[in-house]
Amino acid sequence: MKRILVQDTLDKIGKEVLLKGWVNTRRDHGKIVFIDLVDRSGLIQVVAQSTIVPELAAGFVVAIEGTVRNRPENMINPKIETGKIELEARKIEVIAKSEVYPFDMGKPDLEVELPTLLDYRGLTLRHPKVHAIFKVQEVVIDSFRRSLQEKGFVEFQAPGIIPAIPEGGTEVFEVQYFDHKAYLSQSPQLYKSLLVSSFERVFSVNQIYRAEPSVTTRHIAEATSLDAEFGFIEDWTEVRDMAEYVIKYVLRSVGEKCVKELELFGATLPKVAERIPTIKLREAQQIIYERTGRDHRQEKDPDPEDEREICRWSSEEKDSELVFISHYPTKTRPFYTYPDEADPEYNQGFDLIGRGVEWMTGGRRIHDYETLLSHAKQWGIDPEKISLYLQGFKYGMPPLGGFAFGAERITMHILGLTNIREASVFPRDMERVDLRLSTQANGGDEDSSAFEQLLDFLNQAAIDYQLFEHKPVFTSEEAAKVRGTKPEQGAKALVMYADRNPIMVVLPGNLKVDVKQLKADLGFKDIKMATPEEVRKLTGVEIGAVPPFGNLFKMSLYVESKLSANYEIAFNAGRHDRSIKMKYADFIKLTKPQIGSFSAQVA
RNA sequence: GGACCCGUGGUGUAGCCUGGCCUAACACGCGUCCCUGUCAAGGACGAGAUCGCCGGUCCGAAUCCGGUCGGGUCCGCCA
Repeated sequence: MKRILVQDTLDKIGKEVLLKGWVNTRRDHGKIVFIDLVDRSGLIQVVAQSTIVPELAAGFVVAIEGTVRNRPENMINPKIETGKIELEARKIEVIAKSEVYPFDMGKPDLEVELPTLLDYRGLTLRHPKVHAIFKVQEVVIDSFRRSLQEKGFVEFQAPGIIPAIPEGGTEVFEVQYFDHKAYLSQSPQLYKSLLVSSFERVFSVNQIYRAEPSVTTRHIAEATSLDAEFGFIEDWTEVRDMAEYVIKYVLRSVGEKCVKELELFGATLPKVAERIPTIKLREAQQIIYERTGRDHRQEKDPDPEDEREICRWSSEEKDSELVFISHYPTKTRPFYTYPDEADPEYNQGFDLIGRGVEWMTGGRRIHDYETLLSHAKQWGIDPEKISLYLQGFKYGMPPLGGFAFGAERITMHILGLTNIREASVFPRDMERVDLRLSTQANGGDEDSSAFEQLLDFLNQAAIDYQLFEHKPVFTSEEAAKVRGTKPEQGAKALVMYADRNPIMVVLPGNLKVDVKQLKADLGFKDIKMATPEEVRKLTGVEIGAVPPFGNLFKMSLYVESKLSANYEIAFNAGRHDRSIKMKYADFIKLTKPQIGSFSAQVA
């Protein structure tokens, strides 16, 4: 039988079907068992006699064959889409088991804190509410595309690596690019403008990177930028109107396609007036002054409280939760922004503010080559560094402008999320790239810390050991000399990659590893020595000073059987100038290594 | 970079201010048993935390103080 989706069971009443999906919850009534089965299309209740139900719990992947039945009148559940029917199971097969979930997934709300939400991203994404966030995001991005395609815009793929920082201010990530420095793109701005000279109207959906050393609820280091740019405009209001068309299109699409998702969050789309109001920055500041007495009339930029206040004003006076602010001081915006003819102190750039924060930024750009060149110089930018960009202008550029939305921000503010990280499937910020960086092994002055870690570990285990201070040593022989031990007593710790996983191999100081034997003995296909850099990264310790405690660095530990010939062993304690001597038996007891035979005489 | 707040079983929280009835509470989850109509199932019983870590004050610390590590919020920054 062919698998069908939960949503397609609705018109299969009385028919035999095969469903596959995850067990969401299981309600056991003794002889009868209810299982809520979910797949990508929805949730359905399965009823089964307990005799045919295998061991099952939330998270299990199952295939269930049975008959779709109408539920008795009094057992209809209006809360779920398939509430009028259920699947009477005939056969339940477990496709994959699941560990017990670390938190409750069966509840309408996922009650976890942000770090837990992100640490278990693979799991939390299964929750309907979390799911809904990314459904909305998909519609945001898709409708952005459609809105522009309808206006004759061409999509292009913006590069992620850029040669130079074209503008000061924003912090960018530097990357090692072969023998040169390059940067991760913080905006496709220059590329999209350049493309106007060949395609007239372009847009892109791409990742942008910002190395701002800040942790806020509305910034992430990697974001999805929705960019558009087009030529042959008469003035900047045409750019604004296009942006207005796009955002209205996007909001309308979300309203139509995400009814359920919005409902889950109790979210409503922002009110938008027939025409989104537009005010100049100075006007906005005047309004704020009159409403609150806060005098920011000379500020170059609205602060977060100003943005919230102007949204309140717009909401109350103009019946619009979205508002454009235009005409920022020319000097505070990038070199390519078009100064206003009437008052060149201010420019034809604008932001779209919604629900108290910036949703979009855009403006008209300078298209005249000579003007652009002189602006670049005034802004302290070397024209050489933006020669590719200038090229488009040198050979004929129509008047142009454009704008950019942040997909995560829009998602966040439509749904009323409090932290933008919730609106990014895999958010990157200063402290996190999938996992908290602080929990990862890292470089730095780890010499002492690996040393201290080791001592802590030994002290906690409450075993006897001797600590030696000595001049720095770098070879097993030297070490044996300064410690007054025999070379074979030295426990030499080598870091290797076995089938790409770091492992630690320990053997007597006078012997070397026989890689062939090691492979054969431990059943690895591929073994190679870690480079000194890799060792430092993995252990925080220089080669030669690595203590034979693989467990401290979360590596599997393999010990050469010949080491057991020593009553006591000695090794460097994470520093070249510190050694530890301890009983072999204690070492084995503490580290519980795998023991094997893989040494060879030093030639 | 600045200010403030938080760290208690697997998860989410109470307790802290006003130290001792804390042998640490509650909800969910988990385990065993009961249950043929539940749908956030229900019932009975049970396991699970030396209260982030280190130090100090005190007869006595989850509770007060200092340090440290981790987390969060607001502000700055965000061309």
